[in-house]
Amino acid sequence: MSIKALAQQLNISIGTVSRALNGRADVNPETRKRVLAAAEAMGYVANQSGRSLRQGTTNVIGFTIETNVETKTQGDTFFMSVFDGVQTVFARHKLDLVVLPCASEDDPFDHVRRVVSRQFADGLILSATQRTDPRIDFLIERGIPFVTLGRSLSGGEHSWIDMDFEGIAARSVARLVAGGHRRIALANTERGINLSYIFEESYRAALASHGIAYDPDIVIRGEITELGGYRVCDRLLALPEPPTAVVLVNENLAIGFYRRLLDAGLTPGRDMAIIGLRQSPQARFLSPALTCYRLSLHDVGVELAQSLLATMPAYKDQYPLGVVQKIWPMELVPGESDPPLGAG
Amino acid sequence: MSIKALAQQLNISIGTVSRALNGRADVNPETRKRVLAAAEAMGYVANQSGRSLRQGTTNVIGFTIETNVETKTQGDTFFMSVFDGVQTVFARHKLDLVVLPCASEDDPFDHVRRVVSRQFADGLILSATQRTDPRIDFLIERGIPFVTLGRSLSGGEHSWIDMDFEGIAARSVARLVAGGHRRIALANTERGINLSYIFEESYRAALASHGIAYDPDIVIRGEITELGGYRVCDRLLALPEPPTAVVLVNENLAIGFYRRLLDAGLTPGRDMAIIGLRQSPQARFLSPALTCYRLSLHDVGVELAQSLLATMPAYKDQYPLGVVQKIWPMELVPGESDPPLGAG
DNA sequence: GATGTCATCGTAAACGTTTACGGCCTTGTT
DNA sequence: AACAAGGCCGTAAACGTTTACGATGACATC
Repeated sequence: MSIKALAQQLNISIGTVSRALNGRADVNPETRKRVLAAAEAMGYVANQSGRSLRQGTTNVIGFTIETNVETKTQGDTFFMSVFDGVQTVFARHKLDLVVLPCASEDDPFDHVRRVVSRQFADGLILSATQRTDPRIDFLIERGIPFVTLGRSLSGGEHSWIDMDFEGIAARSVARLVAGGHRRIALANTERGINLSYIFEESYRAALASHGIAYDPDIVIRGEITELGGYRVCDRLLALPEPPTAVVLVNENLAIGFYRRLLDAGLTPGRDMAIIGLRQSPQARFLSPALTCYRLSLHDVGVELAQSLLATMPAYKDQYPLGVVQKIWPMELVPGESDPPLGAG
Repeated sequence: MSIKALAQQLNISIGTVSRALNGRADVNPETRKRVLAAAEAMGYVANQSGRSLRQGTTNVIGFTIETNVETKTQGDTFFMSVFDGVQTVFARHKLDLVVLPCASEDDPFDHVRRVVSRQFADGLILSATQRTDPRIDFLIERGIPFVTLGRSLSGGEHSWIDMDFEGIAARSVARLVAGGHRRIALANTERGINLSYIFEESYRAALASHGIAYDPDIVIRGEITELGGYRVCDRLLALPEPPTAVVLVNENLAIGFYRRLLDAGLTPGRDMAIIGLRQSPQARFLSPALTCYRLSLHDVGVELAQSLLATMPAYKDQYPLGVVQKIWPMELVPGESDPPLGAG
């Protein structure tokens, strides 16, 4: 079903058919109606390769994720919510979102380089942002429009959206200190991912602001999975002087963490105060209820999409946002997992 | 960086350059080496649009998912694991996997139709298969190679891979009956998705084979989320004669189900025997340990990819599998959530 | 030396679009 | 009546590939 067949059917030149379909001004309204009707009837849709080749544009936005389940930064439900928000924006512009999973055996940098050189997409959304991320420098050098989900030291002035990790660290520590806790552990993610540094620095700053000394023994980095949470708790309990409270960089950790406490005959909250990160379906039914923070991932997706469009020449007049660097605010959801020391 | 620029650089015709890059036989080994070196040096990669236009092939495989987090979630790492398996196969053939999320506002059929008409991919993997699924008929009619994750009544002879839901239903019921249970509930997913029918029919057949009457009051369909599990338990407990055991169509249900029991002062396992579906990281730390079934999602992904290649003309000689219709075997992982009636 | 074979390479068409350009016809203006 | 303006449309080039076809030259065979 090429445009040629459609044109022959209508006895019109393919040039006119193309103009009619693309809403150009110099075509008789009558003719346009005929063309649109015939296209609809014959189920004609412009071939994307032909169009891309001619205009150098694909009408596709790529969203990279990493599928390494062991070291994953976020899971299916996190990203699906974000995708959903992203699509509500792109749908209005006839842009298609495609997710580009980077396999666990694959290198994220090579992955992006392949995506770019094959000219898959007009713009890119990057996740799992590293502290120094060669993908960012590469995209800037190539002039590819992009936004990252998560900050980075690389690249200087590019758009990103991130969660308010420093706010969370500060508020969590303050809340625990207010509850009488002085020995507050940190369950962090592995180095590499930038949030690991941000979260830990904010935690240290918060401790310092309350006059509490930093103790590296109770800062533990590992996989942010349920099993990872179990292991973190394991290590903390094995210390000569275990902490009385812990701040988690990810709520999935809480699931294993709770279990490890219970296995030791301890009660989450009473015997160890816990503050998680994001309110999520998985952590929702923990008991005692996990104190954590809420945000709308759908809205994050919307903002990601808009920020990306703001960097694309064809859309920046519709989205005059400039460079967006936004720390997403998160709302405290108090639970019963972090009572004052000695309570209960 | 077009092939023309590369050819000029080398003082060779673009035809020869193309043949050299594509490993054709009729090119001097010496020349080929020069071309490959120059391509590497200049960072040349063939433009995908040009190539697709010429050969009518995209070297892309699409994997459709639905992003409605409210009504259905597989485990939090379900799709990531599958993607990872799929990629290990496609990487060997220089095929790129792209995930095509269908937004919650969008219709899955329209979504597939758009994907096809824009000629995004050479082949498709479908998930969330409906009992009668118009997408399947459409793809067959258009002659697009595809595989589905999940069976369907539509389409007749196409390739699919599915989990062994009838085996699980049968074994779960048998196991519970052996434990003395006679009033066994079913927590099922909503109608539409084919597995809802398969699981329920198998459950009914299993009951019948043990001489147990079917009671529609204890078959509950709803969202397969943590919250959905809570609600299912809520309804079961409100019955005049609650069941003594329940079989879950999805392990996420178990998380809310446990919580509802505990909120009622009941003990999962002792007061209500529970058998979940798949062993997953989220359900791993439930206590008592959830009896469930294990499979390798990575391997499912591998098989999906191979089955798809087997239907694609360009690869079917390398994967002479014919039409694959495979019910994936799952291994019982006994827990403590389904003790014999009256035990404990 | 004529002929055939083979390796290697260049030429040009084709894929399906979009769009700059020019041409025709109608309409309006003087 | 002559001319200008503008609406509408056809023509053809261009995007970056791949590939069928033919050309060239080297070499061997008789």
